[in-house]
Amino acid sequence: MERDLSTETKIKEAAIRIFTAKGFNGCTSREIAKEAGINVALLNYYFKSKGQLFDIVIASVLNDFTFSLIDVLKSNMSLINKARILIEKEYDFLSKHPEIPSFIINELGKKDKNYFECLDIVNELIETKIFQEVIEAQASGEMRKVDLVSLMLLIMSNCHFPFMAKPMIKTIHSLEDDQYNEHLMVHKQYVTEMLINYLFPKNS
Amino acid sequence: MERDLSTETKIKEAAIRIFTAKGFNGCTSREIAKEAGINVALLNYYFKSKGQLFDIVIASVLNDFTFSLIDVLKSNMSLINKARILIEKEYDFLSKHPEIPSFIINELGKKDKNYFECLDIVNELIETKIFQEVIEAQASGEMRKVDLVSLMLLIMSNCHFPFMAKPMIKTIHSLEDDQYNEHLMVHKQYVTEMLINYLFPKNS
DNA sequence: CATTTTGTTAAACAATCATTTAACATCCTT
DNA sequence: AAGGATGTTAAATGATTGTTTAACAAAATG
Repeated sequence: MERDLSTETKIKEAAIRIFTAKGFNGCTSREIAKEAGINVALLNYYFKSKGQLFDIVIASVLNDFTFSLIDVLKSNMSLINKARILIEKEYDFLSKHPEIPSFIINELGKKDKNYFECLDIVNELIETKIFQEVIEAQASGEMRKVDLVSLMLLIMSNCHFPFMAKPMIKTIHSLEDDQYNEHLMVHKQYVTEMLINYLFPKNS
Repeated sequence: MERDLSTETKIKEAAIRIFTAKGFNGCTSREIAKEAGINVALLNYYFKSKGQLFDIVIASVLNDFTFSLIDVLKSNMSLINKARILIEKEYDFLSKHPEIPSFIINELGKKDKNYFECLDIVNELIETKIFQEVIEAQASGEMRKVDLVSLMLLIMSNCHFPFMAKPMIKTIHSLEDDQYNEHLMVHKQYVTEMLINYLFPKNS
């Protein structure tokens, strides 16, 4: 079932796997080369350095990570349903890529480079007009008046943190992987209800 | 105002600063030695290796990080007030040590060692009888029936994530440090109200 | 005061790191 | 098929890593 990937793609995909799992400082060029099944020198042949390869990986991950959201936000559902589906999709996505939240939070915390700057995503987000929609819903009283930073924090906190905390919670509660994943699915329901009730108090 | 600390303490405090800021792989022994104002060899004289020093640091941080909670939990407030004060104290503590959540989540995710095992905290937590209190409150209908894992996740998600996401949110929204800290104080109020309303529906 | 113990240092050590070099192979073009 | 571009490799390079050694200073001990 192995696709016949070009070397460049093989390296990039290996780099995504290794970097997201171990972080920039947690792995070596040789490790990525080995994962990709190639020589170390090839890594610097296609990408000039470990750092440049990392920049490409983090841009790619940031894109994937926000891409599924755009679809939801530019649909013509009501705001409350957008919120519901957004949380649903976010848990779906993170179930498949559970290491991404930690990766983003960590690596963005260390480097001072603005990885969002040259990303299409920001523009796409603006084009969905979600921000205007929120402001209007808040003006009409349908939605609670919380600023954009807090709105973002509320949703991300309750979606991302449970995946980031997996190793810790598993240790504390002596849980297996499957058990924790079941907890996650239950938790998603709690989070959805809590956030919807809080953000749209009329509908509770 | 510089205290006359013993060399061992100086090294440990330097190690806490460096390790929590950059992680185990993100720094070098020499860097910690320099921060402590001593020679590299002294580091291995007092602590056998970088790894052992790290183990001591992480145990120390885990203790500090849960210690302030114990006080709240063993007080004789009502459960709802315990929740309120817990969130308040957590934001206070994290305002002073904003790098701790990321540090714990990260390093516990990499190592498979169980750092909680040999900690007094777990026993102290049990002694507060908070778990029985929760079960009773859930039985009486005062508190919503969510399992302990989700209860922990709900509180930690909304307290810790906002501090972990600081670099990211600052970048996205082009905020200065002070501005973000103001957001955090507002966010604390949102989080408190949301969690209390959700966990204690009768009181909303 | 002599000597052992403890604290501290500069220097050396071996391993490993990211990156480069130079040689070789494969392919495409004509 | 010849020759140049592209892909790939093993090996070298020099810097940096964690850790150790050996020498020295200070303090404690008798």
